[in-house]
Amino acid sequence: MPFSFELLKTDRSGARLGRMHTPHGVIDTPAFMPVGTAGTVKGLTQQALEELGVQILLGNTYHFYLRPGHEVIRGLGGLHKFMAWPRAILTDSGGYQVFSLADLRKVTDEGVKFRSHLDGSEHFLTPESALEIQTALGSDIMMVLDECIEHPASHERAEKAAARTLDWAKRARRALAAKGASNGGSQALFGIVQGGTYAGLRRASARDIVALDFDGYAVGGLAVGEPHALTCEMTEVVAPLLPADKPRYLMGVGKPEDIADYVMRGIDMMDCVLPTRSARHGCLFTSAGRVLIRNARHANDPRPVDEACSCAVCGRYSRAYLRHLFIANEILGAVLASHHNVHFYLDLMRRIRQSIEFGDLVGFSSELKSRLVAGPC
RNA sequence: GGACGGGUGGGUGAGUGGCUAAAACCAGCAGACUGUAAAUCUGCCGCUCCUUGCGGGCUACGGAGGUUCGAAUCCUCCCCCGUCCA
Repeated sequence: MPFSFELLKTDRSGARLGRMHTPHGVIDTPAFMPVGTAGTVKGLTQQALEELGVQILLGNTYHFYLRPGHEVIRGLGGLHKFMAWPRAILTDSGGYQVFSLADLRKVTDEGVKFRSHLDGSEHFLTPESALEIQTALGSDIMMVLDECIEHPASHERAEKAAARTLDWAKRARRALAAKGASNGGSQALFGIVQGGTYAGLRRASARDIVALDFDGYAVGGLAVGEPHALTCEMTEVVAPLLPADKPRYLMGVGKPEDIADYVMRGIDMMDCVLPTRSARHGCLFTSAGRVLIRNARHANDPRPVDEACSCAVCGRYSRAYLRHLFIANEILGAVLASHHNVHFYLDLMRRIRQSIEFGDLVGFSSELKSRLVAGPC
């Protein structure tokens, strides 16, 4: 079954309710994709992810290429089979590593030369090879290689990165066309809009990328340190220029209290390491704000992390026990916290979708924000 | 009884005349985290005062004296602990 997107409803705020179809299942949008960079959402088993209702995971081209190697994964029947994940997978292209591994890479018009963070060896990633790797992995959604830049960045730098991203998108498009039949069209390919925090560049980038006709469109290069208002502003500039009948993916966001803001600007998909990384660091998201579980105030607290939460962790364990696990540096602490946080995000998305359906996302969002910023609990 | 070795801030432990309120690590307290080089990183961690500053005062390296402009560091005595010998 080829990739497709159904737009079910757009509410007054601009929020969209939709459904994405992939060879590995349906994804209700707006959707949150937990990040499983190296073939695992850290701390959670695939079984747990399925039970939590995760419909799509994110994996990373660069990381799989380095380890275990995309040919190894191809040989084992593709990424889904390799990591025993029957549902959908989106693979990021390595564009984010251009940003996060800035000290270990050199960007040229041709591609990105990386020095492996694992063993120092040199590797060259191009739009073509990024696509080839993702083809080998067999992900449901592939991302074109892009140049994600830091914030703040000059207009000149942002312009150059956007131009390069456009050129790379064209090359990726061509490479996919050349593959044509061998791919069978079962893997979708998304283009990525860049342009830093410059509205003009963003608009131009959006038009150029849309002209290449991708299966979906991502807004990249945001949430790299700029204020939330600016992230919103850029999203607001770009989203209306993207075709309504294609999914829109805001890459790398966001904080729980910010997600509805993106949805109201027409975003259908998001991914973020925040729920899992914060969990491992002892920061738990709750309906009343963040809980830093290592804090001494929880030492004798028999209550669950979030009394309003329906997850398995809150149904069973106390704050005191969770704190103990973290203080004692026990792995289970990270596991339970990750479970809770991913549940929190998925539950949040369910509520957001429900609110769109009922037409009261604005009210839901403002109520949510006031609760989440209420302070520590 | 004798011979060595040793007693440092909550713990381990560096420091052998001034740059030492005393390294480092641990523990403790707080914070950060946004397409994951992150089970990571950052700050605080004797008491006290204020004009909160590379600020002032006080207390501190087993105890008591002493030498010195200045001592955790040198000397004397004492008290503990460890190992070995009687």
